[in-house]
Amino acid sequence: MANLTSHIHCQNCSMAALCLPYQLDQEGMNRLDTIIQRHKPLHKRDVLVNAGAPLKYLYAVRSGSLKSYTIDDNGVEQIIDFHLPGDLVGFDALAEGQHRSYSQALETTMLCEVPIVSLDELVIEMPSLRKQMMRLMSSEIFSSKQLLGTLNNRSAHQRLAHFLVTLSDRFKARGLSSTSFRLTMTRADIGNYLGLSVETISRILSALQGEGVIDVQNKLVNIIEPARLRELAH
Amino acid sequence: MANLTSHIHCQNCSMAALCLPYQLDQEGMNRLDTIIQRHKPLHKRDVLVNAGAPLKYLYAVRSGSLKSYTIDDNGVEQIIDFHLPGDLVGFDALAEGQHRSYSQALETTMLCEVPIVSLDELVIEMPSLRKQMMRLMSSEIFSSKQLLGTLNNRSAHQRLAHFLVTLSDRFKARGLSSTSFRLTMTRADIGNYLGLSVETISRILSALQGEGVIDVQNKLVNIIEPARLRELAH
DNA sequence: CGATTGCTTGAGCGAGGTCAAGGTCAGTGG
DNA sequence: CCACTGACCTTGACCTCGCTCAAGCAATCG
Repeated sequence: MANLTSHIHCQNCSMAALCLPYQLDQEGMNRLDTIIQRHKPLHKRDVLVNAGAPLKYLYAVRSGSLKSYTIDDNGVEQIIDFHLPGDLVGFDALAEGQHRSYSQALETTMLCEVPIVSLDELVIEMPSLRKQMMRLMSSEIFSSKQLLGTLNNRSAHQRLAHFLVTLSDRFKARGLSSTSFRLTMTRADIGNYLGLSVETISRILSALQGEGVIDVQNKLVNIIEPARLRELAH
Repeated sequence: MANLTSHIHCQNCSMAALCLPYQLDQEGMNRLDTIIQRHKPLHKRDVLVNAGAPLKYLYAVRSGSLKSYTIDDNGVEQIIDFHLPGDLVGFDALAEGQHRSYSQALETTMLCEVPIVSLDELVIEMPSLRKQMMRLMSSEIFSSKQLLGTLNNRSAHQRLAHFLVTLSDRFKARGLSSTSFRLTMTRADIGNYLGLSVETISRILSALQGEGVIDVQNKLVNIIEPARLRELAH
């Protein structure tokens, strides 16, 4: 039994509302808790899952962050997602029963590990858990399609502004500051994700700082004019 | 009871393997059949679902095709998907219980209509149906994230080549010709989807024809050198 | 404390967007 | 059946945004 310390229980987890336990009653949470295991902490650059590996667990991010990426035919990394606390990692693996992307920690990261077989059983008996699974997957479908459209037809400035706004919103949903946060990914990661070069990312961050919209100190971002930034994202 | 004519049964549907009935036994298919209704045929430009409308049905495309799109803050249409026979429309609505995008027929289109409430009930009792739902959603998550990455870092030529290859593969999976098909969407639709201008789409199609890779006559596409086209997509 | 990785800034260039004009096709009504 | 109309497509000319190449600086890590 891995759940010996209190801080690993869903009840006490500040991410519960974004994660699997959403709208579960006390008993439901307890049942979920019994199958959830703690994963050993990842260090920066540790790889959580490899593409092609059989799907054994779904992972929930407790703290820290990860990037998911594929390696294309030319051996080039292609980042498809950044995961923050409360996010689940592994949905893309459900179809084939094996992971289709790599997931790597961007910093020290704590995870909950949910065995797929146990989850499958629980899902049968708990309609609200099933509903939340569907909800999370459906959201992911919409947001990635939305993003696709959004990025496709937008300038570099708009893309980066959009990226920052989205991050800001996600931090807010997690009870963290929406105006002041750390970029745990590198400029190259952002560029890769947004389809822009490192140089462009750097230049635009400088430009946004010059305009007084944000303040950037290395990894630290301060959004000075959130409304203005949101406008720039359109 | 809408299932009076034989051709609307899942058993006889050539798209069954791509659709909800996949890996269902005889009894499972029968049960699914009892809840599935036939939707009246859509004509070109008919709108099937509006963004914001409550989710009542999941739709399966029997024949024809649709595009799904959102309208952004500037009132601009942003195409996020094209649906071919066997595809399901409405997954993005499961999260919120209401549709998040518009879906419009690109040509005369026949649909099966699956009431969500009945589907929910069936899913509880039929593990393989649940599995297939998850599989379809998971695939959609992966493919849209994959596409995001793919398009982002690729040239206009590569994007369009990729688009044609993907269409070709999808037609093949549906038992149709992978080398000769009709583009039911306009050049503007393709451009919107790929983040390119109409002019660029037109120019590149002409260029590909000039190189002898494909032959284009209006909406009709003939892929002359599939391998070469696939190379160009990388 | 050096070495490596990550970030910034500048200069030049090319892919793809915009604007413009003309051509083609499908649907409609006479 | 044909003429008309509006939507759709193609091609050309020009210009701009963002990429590439290059060089130097800053931060992090062993």
